[in-house]
Amino acid sequence: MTQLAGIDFHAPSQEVARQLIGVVLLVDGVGGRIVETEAYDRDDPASHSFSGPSERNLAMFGPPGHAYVYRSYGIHWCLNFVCRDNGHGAGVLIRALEPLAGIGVMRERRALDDVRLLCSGPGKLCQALGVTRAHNALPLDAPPFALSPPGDPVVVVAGPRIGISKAMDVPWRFGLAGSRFVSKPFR
DNA sequence: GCGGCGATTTTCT
DNA sequence: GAAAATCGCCGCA
Repeated sequence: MTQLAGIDFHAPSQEVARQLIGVVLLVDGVGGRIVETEAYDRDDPASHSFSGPSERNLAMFGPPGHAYVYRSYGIHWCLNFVCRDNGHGAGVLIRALEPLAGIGVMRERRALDDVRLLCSGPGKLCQALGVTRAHNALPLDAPPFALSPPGDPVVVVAGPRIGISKAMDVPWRFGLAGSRFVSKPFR
């Protein structure tokens, strides 16, 4: 698989991260429009793949267009899309989306009413969509995943990544311009 | 509206 | 044994 929702997952992670903004992501019919992503690459000290393959990050070195799910701070799950050529070890972290489908289900899972806060962060997003370790290494072109291209033209903004302690100078965080559903505003 | 801190578990040194 | 691609609660302004 190379093309999905108009995106070439063999491209560098920064490019894929930019292209993913505006794409609609559904997991078992629940999801919405991706409004925030971050790129991680093999030659990137902040990336899980920086030190080579391991038990946790193995999916990052698998085929592009698949999911990489890991446990964050022992509490949350975080969802990545694997990209670049097979074996390169690059991925895109899905950080936030604008809820469109299955909002009632998301509210139940998050025990929260405010639509704006349902998916405004990588951990929140996985809780709302029901993403867990069970989704690790699954292909994105088959159920429970579903991707569809943006309906409208998209304006993308970029900035430094969030929550890391290395390579904080590279602007590899991407967002939908003006979106109120991002985890933190862009400036 | 902001900044500080604890929770919890996997991973790597 | 420390650190981690986070979150939500608390105190204070």
